[in-house]
Amino acid sequence: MQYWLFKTEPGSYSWDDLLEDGVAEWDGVRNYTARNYLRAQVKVGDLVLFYHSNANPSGVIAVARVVRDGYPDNTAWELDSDHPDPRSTPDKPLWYMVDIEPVRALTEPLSLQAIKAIPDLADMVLVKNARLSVQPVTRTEFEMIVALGGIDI
DNA sequence: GCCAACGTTGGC
DNA sequence: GCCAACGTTGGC
Repeated sequence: MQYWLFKTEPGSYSWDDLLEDGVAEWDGVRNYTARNYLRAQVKVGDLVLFYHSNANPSGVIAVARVVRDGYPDNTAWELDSDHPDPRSTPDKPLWYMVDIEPVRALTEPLSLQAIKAIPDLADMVLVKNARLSVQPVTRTEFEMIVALGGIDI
């Protein structure tokens, strides 16, 4: 069992959207580091901190669960999609995605500001590399954030 | 909207 | 392979 943090701008795909959809294809990731995680390391059953970026405030707002291992992101070769990349083809896919489902919202969303104020969370990738949109989280970090968020998983 | 930090591209 | 120029992300 591994733990991750996925970022999304609520204006493009929010936690409410995931609740409505039930399952989401986490498509559109166009960064090689994030792609490598999605392709090989993010696995069914892993738990995901659901993070809203470019929000008021930005922060972790919920927990989701991976329900499908990495597979090619078909939106890359659909040229009318939101994230086309003609370098990626069905024969040689360049980008990957996983599927996730909602688990539970935090009763107390944990803002980035709050996270940065907690010394034990200072080593989070979120704090050290603000831009990575799929990132590993340690079990300790995950459990701390979930507890601060007021829920039991 | 600004801008710092990070990623990517492409000339050499 | 280096690195300058450009593009993107995301906090504020």
